[in-house]
Amino acid sequence: MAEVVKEVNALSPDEQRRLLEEEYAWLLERRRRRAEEEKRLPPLPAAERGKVVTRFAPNPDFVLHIGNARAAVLSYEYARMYEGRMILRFEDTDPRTKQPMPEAYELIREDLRWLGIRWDEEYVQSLRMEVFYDVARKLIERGGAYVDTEPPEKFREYRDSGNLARYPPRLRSPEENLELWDRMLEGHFGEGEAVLRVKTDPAHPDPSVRDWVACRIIDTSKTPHPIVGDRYIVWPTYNFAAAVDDHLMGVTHILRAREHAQNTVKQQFLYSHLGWRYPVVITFGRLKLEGMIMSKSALRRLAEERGVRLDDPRLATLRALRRRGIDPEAVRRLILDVGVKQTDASISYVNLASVNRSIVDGRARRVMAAIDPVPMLVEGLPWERKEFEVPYHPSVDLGSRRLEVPGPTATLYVSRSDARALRPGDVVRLMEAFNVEVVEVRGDRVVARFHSLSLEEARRRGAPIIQWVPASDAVPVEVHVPEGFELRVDRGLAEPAAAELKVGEVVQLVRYGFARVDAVLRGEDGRVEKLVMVYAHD
RNA sequence: GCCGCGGUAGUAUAGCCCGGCCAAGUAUGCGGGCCUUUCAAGCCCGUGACCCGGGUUCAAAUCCCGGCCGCGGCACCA
Repeated sequence: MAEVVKEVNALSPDEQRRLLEEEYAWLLERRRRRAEEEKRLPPLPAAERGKVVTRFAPNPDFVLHIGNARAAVLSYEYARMYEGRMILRFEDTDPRTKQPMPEAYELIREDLRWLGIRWDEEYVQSLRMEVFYDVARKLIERGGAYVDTEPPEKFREYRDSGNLARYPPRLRSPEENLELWDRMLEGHFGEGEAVLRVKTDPAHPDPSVRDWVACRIIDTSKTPHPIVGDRYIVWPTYNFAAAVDDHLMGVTHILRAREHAQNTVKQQFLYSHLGWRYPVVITFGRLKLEGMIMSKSALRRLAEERGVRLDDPRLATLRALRRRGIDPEAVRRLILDVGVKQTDASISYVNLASVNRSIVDGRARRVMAAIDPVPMLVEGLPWERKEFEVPYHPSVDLGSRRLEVPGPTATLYVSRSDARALRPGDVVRLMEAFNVEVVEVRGDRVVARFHSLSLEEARRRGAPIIQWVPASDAVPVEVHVPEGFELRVDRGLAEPAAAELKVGEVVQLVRYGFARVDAVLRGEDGRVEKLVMVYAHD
């Protein structure tokens, strides 16, 4: 075996490829087949082409993070796979404990568009209150719900002692309940004084399922809703609103995270009262980025109390990933790769980086920068002035730029980490340009002498190849590198062509890593004074 | 505590429903090599896993039972 490996390794890549194609085509074929299979999501149960309706139903209390994106991407991909429709529905029926964030509606739309998700219909639940009231009334008429005017402790007492079937409010007639319901709507009750409960199995093994609350009173004069203000005081709970809307909107398949699994059970009671058919539910686990804060409330606290921006690159929000130079396609691929298992998935950033690299590599221009720059004085250059034309990418045609080096002496900059490794007598190649021999290394300064021009010469001597920056027109650059919850800032000088970079572009700083241009700061004369970048990955 | 859902290499995932083709596939990571004006990409080789214990069976990652561990729910939150 080892010999065979040696033999194959001795061949050039072209020869290897040819051999593979000619003699072992079946191997390639098998590999191709597998690669195709892996991209696909498992089929959706009971799905008919053209009839699938999915929904993504976020609470607009914060922007989306990668965990939320899982539900969004899966809902969208399945709808697309079956040529169906996807609905975006804002679930903002709690103006008290989960106060919606007024900007979040639009920020979430932005996040979704960034992910490449297009929805066919959009609803805001706080604008559909009358719809919920109508269904509630119908439910009461059918004897499927009752108004409970007892204090919560009383209810719990009956529920937990197995006497729920004999709970007095539960025994009320639909007529009585309708009357109480109207009183609720009219404002006769204050917060906590009355709720509407759905009748379930009073002996259900899960106590939380027993006669769950469909509507409660929220005093919106104290906590107004950002969209409808204090117009309503009776508010549907999540379970009621979501269940009603899923039916009314014709949702056929619900893709929901595991924390909602119990809710399916609750909602089914409502459906059976109303004679509705419950959609197919697919439950999946949580998706988190290793070592990153994923809890919405914790993120929100950071934003509100510590003034952390919603797109701070240390966060796991979608806009933070975008700012780091992560392509939406990478997020999508990762989510599809993780699939719909019920187990939680904890993805490492390295993994996301790898997917992103494969997307971004072919279109990221290569730019040289000296991080923590150290001047290198080069003497004995056999020219007055010389230009090197350097392509922006080693194998893809992304254009090129010129680098100018004066003579017979010139000052350049190299990275400190490279300078530190230099010893007098070493020959080193300045990438894409020429070779120098180190004369002396003294503290913050390297003196070198022109050695030769050709790459072959550098190869022959096993000279290291390092990136460099001409001293004139070098562009100061600052790279923000998230490290856990810290943010390291690397400072350096980039080659003059970096002044042409546009905000949002992802480039590869040669031998350093991929980074996204976050800001281009200009002086009064329009010259670029500084480039701020955010580090993506190596 | 009660209810529910899970446990395949460091991570993620395929296989489990319909037991044998699985001495377990893939991606990423890690180690080595080739290639290459980048420590990027590409190519080759290697590394590494069926939670534990019983049972059923000619045969179990796959079925059954028990245990352990993890996660979720137990709100007038979503």
